Amino acid sequence: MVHNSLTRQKEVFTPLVEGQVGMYVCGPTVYKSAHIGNARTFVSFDIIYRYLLHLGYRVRYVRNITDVGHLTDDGDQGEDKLLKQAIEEKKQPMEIVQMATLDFHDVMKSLNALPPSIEPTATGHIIEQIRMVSQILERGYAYEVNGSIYFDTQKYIKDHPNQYGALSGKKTDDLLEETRDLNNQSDKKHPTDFALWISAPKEHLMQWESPWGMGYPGWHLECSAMSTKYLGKTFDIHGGGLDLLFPHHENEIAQNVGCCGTNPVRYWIHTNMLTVNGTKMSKSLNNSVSPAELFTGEGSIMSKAFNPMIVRFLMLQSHYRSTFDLSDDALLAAEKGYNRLMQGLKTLEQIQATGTGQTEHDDRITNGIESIYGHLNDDFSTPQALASIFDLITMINSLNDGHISSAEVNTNSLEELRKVLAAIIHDVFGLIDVTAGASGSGQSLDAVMELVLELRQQARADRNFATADLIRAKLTEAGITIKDGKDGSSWSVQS
RNA sequence: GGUCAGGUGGCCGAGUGGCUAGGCACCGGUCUGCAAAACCGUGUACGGCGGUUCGAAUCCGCUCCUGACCUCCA
Repeated sequence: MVHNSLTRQKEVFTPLVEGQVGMYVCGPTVYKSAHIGNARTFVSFDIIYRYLLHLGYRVRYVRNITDVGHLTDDGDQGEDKLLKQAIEEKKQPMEIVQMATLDFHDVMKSLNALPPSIEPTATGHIIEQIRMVSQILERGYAYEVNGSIYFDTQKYIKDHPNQYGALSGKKTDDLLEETRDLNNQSDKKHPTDFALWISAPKEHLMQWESPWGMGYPGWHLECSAMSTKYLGKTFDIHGGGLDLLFPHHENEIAQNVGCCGTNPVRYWIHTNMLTVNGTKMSKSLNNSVSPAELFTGEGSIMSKAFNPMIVRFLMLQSHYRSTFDLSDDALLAAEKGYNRLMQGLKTLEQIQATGTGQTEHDDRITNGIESIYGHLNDDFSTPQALASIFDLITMINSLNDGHISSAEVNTNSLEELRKVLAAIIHDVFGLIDVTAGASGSGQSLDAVMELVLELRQQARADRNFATADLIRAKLTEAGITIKDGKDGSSWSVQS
C-alpha cells in the first residue's frame, strides 16, 4: 500500500511492468549547501528505494540535479538563484554547481543513502528540453512572446477539465481567479501561465541556442524532460518534498500531458517538511541547519555532535508524511535508542537457540517478523516497523540474560530472525553500526583494550576496586565505555 | 484572505470504533563489589465544547491553537 498524493488515499501498489519500478525524485537545486531538511526527504526516498529493492523489484531510480533556472522573483524580472550566488561569490555558475553537488553527495553518503541509478543534470539535457518545448508548441499548449515560450494554462484547462489542480487539490476556478499582485508579467496571457523557455539577455551567464533565440529552460521543464527520457511517458513513482506539490509538480503534469497526451505518473509520493523550533527550514528563510553542524555539534540547537546514523535513526522514527521537528532532546533520545538497537543486533549474533518445537517465543518471532513487513507494506511505516523490532530486541535480550532459556526457542526461528533483522536494519533502514570497535579503530586498539580489560579484571579479582574504577572512569573520559557482564567485560567506543 | 494538514502522557512519536505502539526520561524491583547495560513491574495521554454509538484518541458539528501551500524551496 502506498499513499498517493493524487488521490489522497492509500492504494495497492502495482508497477506498470511486473517486477520493475521506475521512480523519479526531484533532487536539489545546487546553488547552496544542502540542509538537513533536504536530507530528510532524500533519506525517506532512500528507504523506499531500498525497500523496493529488498522486495526484489528491479528499480530504476532517477534523481535529478537542478543546476539552472530557478528564479528568485516572479516572472521574467527575477534573478536566477544560481547566477545570483555566482555573482556574489565572483565565481562561474558551474563552480557553484560543482561545490554544492559535491557537498550534497558527501551528506548523502554520510547518511548512508544509496546513489540513484541515474542522476541527470538540467544543463545536460537542454536538447531534450528544447525538443519538449517544441512538442508542446506543436500541440498548441504554448505560445511564444519575444523569444520566451509560455505554457497556455487556459487552453490546457479547457481541454482537460479537472486536471489542472487535481494534484494539489486546487479548484481550477480558484487558480484562474488568482489575483495575486503580479509584477511585470505582461508577456503572459494569463497569470497562471508559466515559462517553458526564457529568453536571455546578452549578459546572462547561462544561455543556450534554441529555435527561439538564446535562452534557458524554465524550472518545471527539466523534470518532465528527464523523467520522460529515462522512465518513459508513464512511470510508477514520482516523489519529492511537499513544497514542490504546487506549482512544480502540477506544472510538470501539465507539461507531460501537453507534450505527450498522457498523465505521466501513477503514484505521487510527497514527503513532509522538517521543522526546527516549529518552523519550516528553508534556504530562503535562512534558518537552515546543515548536516555538517549536526555531525560536528557546532550548530546553535545541538548540545553535542551526533553521528549521521543517529540522525538517520531519528528520521526513521517518524513517518515520512508527517512534519518532523528537529531538536536536541529528540536527538539525544534517538542516540540511546539507536545504541539499544545496535547492541541488540550484536547480541542476536551471539546467542544460541537449541529448541526444536514451536513455543510462544517462536510465535513471537514469527508474528514480529510478519508485523515488520506488514508495517513497511503499509505506506512504508518505519516508526511502526521499528516498534515491532524493539519488541524483538527485548526478547533477544531476555534470551541473552537467561530469562528465556535457549531450549525454549527453536533454532530455525532464531536463524530466521537473524536473517530478517540484519536485512531490515542494514539493507532497508540503511543503519550502519558505528558503536563498536568496528568503526575503524583497528586491531591495535583491540589488542590494547584486551590487555587493559585483563589487568582490570585482575584488579577486580583482587578486590582492588579503586584501581578497577579508576580504569573505567579514565576510559569513559577517553570515550570508551566499559560494561561488566557475567562472562567478562566488554567495551565500546562512543560515537 | 483561499486551500490542505495537524493538535496524543515529562519529551519525541505511532495509532481511524472496543484489545499495552515504540523510543527517551521518571519511579520500584532483579542482577552487579559499585556502576553501566539488560530484564520484570508501576504511573502519567489523547486541545476545548457538544453530538452519533452499548462503547470514541479514532466518526460528525462547532470552537480555540499550530503548521504548510497559494512566490523560489526537499
